Amino acid sequence: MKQINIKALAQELNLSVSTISKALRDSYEISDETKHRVLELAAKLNYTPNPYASSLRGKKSRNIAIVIPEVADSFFSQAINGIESVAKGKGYHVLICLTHENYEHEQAILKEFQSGRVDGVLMSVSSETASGGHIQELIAKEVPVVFFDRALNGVAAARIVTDDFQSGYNATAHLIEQGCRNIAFLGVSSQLSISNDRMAGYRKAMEEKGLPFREVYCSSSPEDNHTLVTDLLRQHGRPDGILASVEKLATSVYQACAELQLSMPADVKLVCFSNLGIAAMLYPSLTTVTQPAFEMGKAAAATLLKLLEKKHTDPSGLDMVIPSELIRRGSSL
Amino acid sequence: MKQINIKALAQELNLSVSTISKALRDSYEISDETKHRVLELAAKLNYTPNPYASSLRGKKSRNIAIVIPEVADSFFSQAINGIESVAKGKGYHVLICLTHENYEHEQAILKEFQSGRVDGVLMSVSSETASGGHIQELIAKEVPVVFFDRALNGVAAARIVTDDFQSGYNATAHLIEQGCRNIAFLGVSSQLSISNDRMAGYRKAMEEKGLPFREVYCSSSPEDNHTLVTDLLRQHGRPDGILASVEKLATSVYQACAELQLSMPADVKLVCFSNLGIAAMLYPSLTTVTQPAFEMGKAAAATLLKLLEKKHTDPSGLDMVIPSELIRRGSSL
DNA sequence: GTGAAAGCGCTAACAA
DNA sequence: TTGTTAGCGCTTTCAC
Repeated sequence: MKQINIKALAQELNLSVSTISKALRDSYEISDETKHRVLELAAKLNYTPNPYASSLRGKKSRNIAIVIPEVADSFFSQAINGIESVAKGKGYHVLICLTHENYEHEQAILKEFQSGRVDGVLMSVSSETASGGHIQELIAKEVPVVFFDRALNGVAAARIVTDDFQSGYNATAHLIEQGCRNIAFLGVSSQLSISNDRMAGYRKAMEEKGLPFREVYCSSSPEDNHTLVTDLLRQHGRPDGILASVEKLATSVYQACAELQLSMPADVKLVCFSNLGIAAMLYPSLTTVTQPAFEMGKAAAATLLKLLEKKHTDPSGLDMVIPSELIRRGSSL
Repeated sequence: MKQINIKALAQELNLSVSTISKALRDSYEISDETKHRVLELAAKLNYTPNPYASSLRGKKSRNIAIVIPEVADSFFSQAINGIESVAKGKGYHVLICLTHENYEHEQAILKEFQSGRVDGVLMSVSSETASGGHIQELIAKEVPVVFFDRALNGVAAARIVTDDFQSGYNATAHLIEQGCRNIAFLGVSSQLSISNDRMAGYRKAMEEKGLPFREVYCSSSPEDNHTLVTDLLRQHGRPDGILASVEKLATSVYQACAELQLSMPADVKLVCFSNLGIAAMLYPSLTTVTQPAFEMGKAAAATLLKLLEKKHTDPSGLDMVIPSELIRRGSSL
C-alpha cells in the first residue's frame, strides 16, 4: 500500500507540508496560484487524504452510524437511502451497523463508538432493548444520538417517529368497520416504543367499541413466529382480524392461513405495518400502514447533523412526528 | 469527547504507555500480573482503543467494504448477513457502500478507498459499470477486491458467483416445457456479467428448440421499467413467457399484467431471479431462481480474508460457483 | 519484564 | 504568503 501523502506532494512542489495542507483545504492564507498548482498535482497523482490521520488529529471522523436491527426490511432500507442522501450532501460517511434484534450486539456496537469512531448515531433500538444505559453512556461521552422509528423511552435524545398511536388506532378502526370483532394485535416486544404506541392505539379503538383485547408478542425467529401465529389461528374463537406491527409478521400470517385453509379476508382480515413495494401483488393484496421511511431517514439525519454542527443545541424540541398512511387493500376488504 | 486513552491508564498504574499497549495486546513480554492489572483497569474505566490511531500507525484498518448497488434487494441483504457473520468472527468491521447502480458513485467510492480506509473490498458492480479502471487502480494499490454475484470481466480478481448460465438455461427450459414459445429475456445491462451469462443460458435453451430470442434491457428507474414492460406486453405478438434477470423487475411485470388485464400464468408465464421470502405469497406465486445469497456472502468474505491474511496468495484459483435453485411456483405452472 | 522514543499522516498554532 | 513544529493515540523497535 504505497500511499501518496502530503509530504510527497510537498517535496514534488518544493513547498512545506503545511502549505499543501492549507491549499487542499482552500485556506485564505494561500495564494491562488499555489492552490492551483497543489490541486493540479494532487489530481495528477491521485492523492487521497488519509482519513485516519485527519480523524486522529481533528478528533472528529465525519462518520455517522446507523444502528438498526436488520437490513432486510423495507422500512429500514428506504430509511437508509434517506439518511444517505442528506449525509452525503454534508460530506459525512455512513456506517450501517446491524444488531440483529440482539441487545448484546447493540451494546457492543455502542460501546465501540465511545472510541470516537463516529461523530453521531442514528438508531432504531432492537426489540430486546429494555434499558438505555449503553445509550446514555454514549451521550455522556458527547456523541449525539437521534432515534428514528424505534425510540427508547427514558433516554433524552431527539426522536423522529411516525404517529404510531394514531396509525394503530386507524388500522384497528378500519378492521372494526370491516366487521371484525375479535382482533388480535401482534407486537414485537413489550419494551418497544413503536409496538407499545401502536398497541395503545389499537386498545383505544377496541375499547371505544367495547371489544376485547388480544395481544401476542412475537420473537425475532421466523420459525417461532410461524408456530405462534398458527397456534393463534387454530384456537377455538380465533381472531377474525389481525393487526401486525412489523413487516416480517405478514409472511407468518399468510403462511399460517394457507396451511390452516383459512381464507383472507373472509375468515381473517389483516393489516400490517409495512413498506413493502409488492404489498399490492400479494394474494390477497396486503392492507398496510405505510411509513414515510425515506422522509424519516432524511429528517433524522438532518437533526443529527444539526446537533453535530452546533453542539449547544438542546436535544429537546427536535422531535418530529411524520404521519403514516393506511393503504386499504384486499387483505382487509 | 473526553476519551480514556493509554496514557491515562499508564498514569493510573504507574506504568509506561508501551507496557500498557503490550499488555492490552497480550504480549508475551508482559507478566501475567501486570496484564491482569491493566485489563482490570481498562474494563473499569471503560477504555476503548482509538481505532484511528491504531489504523494510522499500523497501516491497516481492519475494515472491509461491501460495495453494492442497493440494499433494498433481498439478495444483497441476505448476502450482507453472510459477509458480516464471517467478518465479525475475524474481528473485521464491515462498511456498506451503496452505488445506486451509478458508475460515478462507484468510482468515487473506490477512489476513496485508495486512502487506506479499508483493507479489502467485496463488490457487486453497478449495472452501469462497463470498464474496470477504477477497480484495477485499487488493486494496484494492493487493496484486494473480491467480486460476488456481479463480477466484471477483464478484471483479475477472485469471483464468487452462482451458476448464472446454467440457471438461465434451466429457467428457460422450464418455461419451454410449460408451453411457452415466445419467451422474452429481461436483462439489466449489456455489460453486466450476471445479465449476460443468464442471457447466454436463455439463448442456448431457445436455440436448442429453434425458438427466437427477444431481449430487453431495463434501466435502474422503476418508472422506465414499468413502461418498458407494459410496451412489451402490449405488442402484437407479445411474449408468452418472461425470464427476468433481477428481482426488482418482478414488480413491473405483475403491475403491467394487472393493468393490461393479462393473466399469469395463462397469458404470460414468469420466472424471476429473486430471493424474496414472500415470493410464495404473491398472486400468482412467483417462480424464482433463488440464489444462495447467504452462502455467497460467507464465501466471498472468507476469500477476501484469506487474501488479507497471506498477501502472497494469487487471486486465481479462488473463484467459486455456488448453484442456484429453480423453485417452480404458480407464475409459470 | 519494563520503559523511552520514534513516527504513522495530518492540522493548526506560531514564526518568519 | 509560506514554513516550522508540536502533537492526536497508538505500536514497535531498541535499550535497560
